[in-house]
Parts: sequence; C-alpha cells; structure tokens
Amino acid sequence: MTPYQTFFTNRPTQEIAQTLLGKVLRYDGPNGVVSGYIVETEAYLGQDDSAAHAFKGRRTAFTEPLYGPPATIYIYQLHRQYMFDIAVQDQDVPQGVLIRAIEPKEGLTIMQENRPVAGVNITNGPGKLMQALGVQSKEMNMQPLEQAKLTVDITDGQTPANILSSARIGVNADAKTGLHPYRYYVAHNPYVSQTKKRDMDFTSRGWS
DNA sequence: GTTGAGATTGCCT
DNA sequence: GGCAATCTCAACG
Repeated sequence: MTPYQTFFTNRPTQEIAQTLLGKVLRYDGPNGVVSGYIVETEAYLGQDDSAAHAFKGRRTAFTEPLYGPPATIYIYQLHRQYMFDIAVQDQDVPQGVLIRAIEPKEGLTIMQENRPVAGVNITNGPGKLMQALGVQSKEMNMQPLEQAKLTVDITDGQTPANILSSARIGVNADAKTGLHPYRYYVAHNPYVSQTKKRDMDFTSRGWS
C-alpha cells in the first residue's frame, strides 16, 4: 500500500469524495497536459447501494475495476459518453467515486479544440469533461491511478469555501438508497453541473 | 438570456 | 429492453 493508495481507503467513501474536491485532475495527453480542479463528485457505496454498479456484489468484466486495489481507474461508457470513476477502498470492496465536473486549470486551448463549445459547458458534466480532456477510449480502464497518464494530484489544488451535498444525479429516485445525499460539490462554482446562472460566483468560483 | 422537457443514442449498470 | 448523459428547442421572465 503506497501513501497515495492510503488516501483512497481507510475512511468512508463519502469522506474521500469530499476531500477530492479542489484536487487537480491531470491528463498527460498527446497534445500536451490538460488539467482541472475537481468541483463535483459522487460516492457509490458498492453492494448495499442500489445505485452502484456493484449492487448486490455484481461482478462482471464491466464492473471488475471496482474490485481492484484503491485508486484503480474505472472508465465506462454511457450513451455515447465516457465516465471517469475512481475505485476506492481495499481490494474486493467495490466502492467508487465518480468525478462529475472540473474547472479548467491547464491546457484550456487543448480542451477547446477537443470540445468546441462556449463557457462553462466545456467541463460541467461527467461526459463533457472526458471530451474536453481528450479521453475517448477505455484504454486506461483498470490502470493504477497513481501511475497512469490520467491521474489526480492529491498534493495540489484549492480549498472549497463551502461543500454542499445533494441526491445523486440521474439515480432512480424509486431505489431505496437513491435519495441519499452522496453528491458533493463546491458551492457556487460555475462548472458544477446543473448550476443555475444566478447561483454562480464567477469571482471566487467557490474557493476560499 | 434562462430554464425545463423531450429526443437522441450505443452499450450493458 | 432500459438507461447513471447530452443536446436542442420552445416557453418563460
């Protein structure tokens, strides 16, 4: 267990999801480095969480990365979008944190080439941020986050002034655990998905 | 200029 | 067959 892996285990997944806010997601891509501050995450609690892929211990080739060591990359495709998940907790404990939105830090020009849209739309959703980074394959699925070209720098970043939580987005509200507030985000950051314009603070962007 | 609802779409939860 | 996202468009203020 490396110190890096320790960050992704030994405490509740909800806490890991919250402490990831403000950390830097970085991709060493073919056109250069692109990175951004994580502003929105969701915790998925594995076999007892009806919204999780590993609900009731479901284990297939698809969900296999969730069962890997802490900080295993879990990339999956939904509709036509790629999602970026980090498997947390020890080997065979299938919990994860979904990165839902980032605020661009480095390589904004590259992001705009990858995803030519205006404003916060460039990275304010889980599929959108993967487009902006330029990750459009499952090539890095199952790789250790610590050594991959797509990684999270847990020693770099900003501190959120306020962290808010809500029910997870897109989760079936009928499901028993669907309404738990396991979505965490930096309050007033414009890049958080589904934020109303009037709630955005373009000056502080929610950082302290 | 903003917001919410409906259509779209490829792959497997 | 269903869907955990995104895009488009029409109604609203």
